[in-house]
Amino acid sequence: MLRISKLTDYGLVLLAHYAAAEEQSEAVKNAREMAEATLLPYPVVSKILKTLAQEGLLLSRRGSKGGYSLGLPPKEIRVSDIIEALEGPITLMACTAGPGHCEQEATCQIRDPWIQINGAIRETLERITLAELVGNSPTASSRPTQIKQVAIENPRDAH
Amino acid sequence: MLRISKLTDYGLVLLAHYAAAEEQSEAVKNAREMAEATLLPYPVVSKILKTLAQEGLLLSRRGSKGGYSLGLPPKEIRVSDIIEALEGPITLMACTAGPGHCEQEATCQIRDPWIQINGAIRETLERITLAELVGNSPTASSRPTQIKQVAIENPRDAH
DNA sequence: TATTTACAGGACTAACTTAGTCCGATATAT
DNA sequence: ATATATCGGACTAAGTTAGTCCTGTAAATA
Repeated sequence: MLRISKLTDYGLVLLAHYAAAEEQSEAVKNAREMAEATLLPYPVVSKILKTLAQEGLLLSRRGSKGGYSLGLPPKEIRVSDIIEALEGPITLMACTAGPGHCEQEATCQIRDPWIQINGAIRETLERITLAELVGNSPTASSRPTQIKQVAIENPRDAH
Repeated sequence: MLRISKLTDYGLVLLAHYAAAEEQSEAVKNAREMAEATLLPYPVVSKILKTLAQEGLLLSRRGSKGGYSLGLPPKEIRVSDIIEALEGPITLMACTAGPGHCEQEATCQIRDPWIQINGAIRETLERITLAELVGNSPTASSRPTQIKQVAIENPRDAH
């Protein structure tokens, strides 16, 4: 089904809430508040926010009145960053993550084009930011965001 | 990690072999031959080929001297068709597969853009065919295949 | 300084999905 | 007839993911 994990999905939703909160100068929200806002279980929210903070997408503040806030402006957080933070490198098959992942590496006929497909998908996810996701990018449309189609071209013709 | 399943990966490799075999007018190959050629276990190969035949990507022929051959010319088999045949609709999250998959559907802030991202990825996979995968498309380069980058645009500016 | 609040960092369990096997039935060529 | 292959499905084992829980540490407040 070519899917991202539920945790990653939740992470996207949580970050979208932080982006919205930031606009209203209520930048710091703790895990409990976020759990209430999203109707997700607190332990799950807490776990995800911890990871996002580790990866620098959120800033954390301990102690009373603590919580999390966005680590970067929404325009500088790409969807690819979020996915990578929560589930590692974006790669459709193990072999494209690097050498040594596949016994067929030596004889595989389709590895090169596969790496290209992979790259095209990664680029698609790099090109949309959290700001666009919540519909507040000055460069992108209000909504729905329109993503241009992808072309496969001969390198000789490219750019 | 945003990955496709191993079975789908195998399916791609198997179809690539069929595409190569077709060029040499050895169109029909049975599951045992394919297992040997790919070094994959026979039962696994058999299972995958059955599914691909069900979905019309392969033609099957029973009995002695039977086997499988491509159901369509390699140029008409898209990578997206292969993935969909083996693991269902291409969709990063359940909610984009249709209504009723997510309890947050009513309140979700990011569903629309997400559907667009999804579409962009699907299009990327629709645009590359089996012929290009094995490096024999007349329209695509020899190798490596180059896939143009994706742009997110305002619908007003589009097309 | 004591207390409360909230994140940090793990270990852990249960549920689910995927990979892989196996078997009896059916169709085809010789 | 017999041998060869696919068909269709059930089944098992392995791996992954989702979700919980607990102990420690940092910060604010009174």
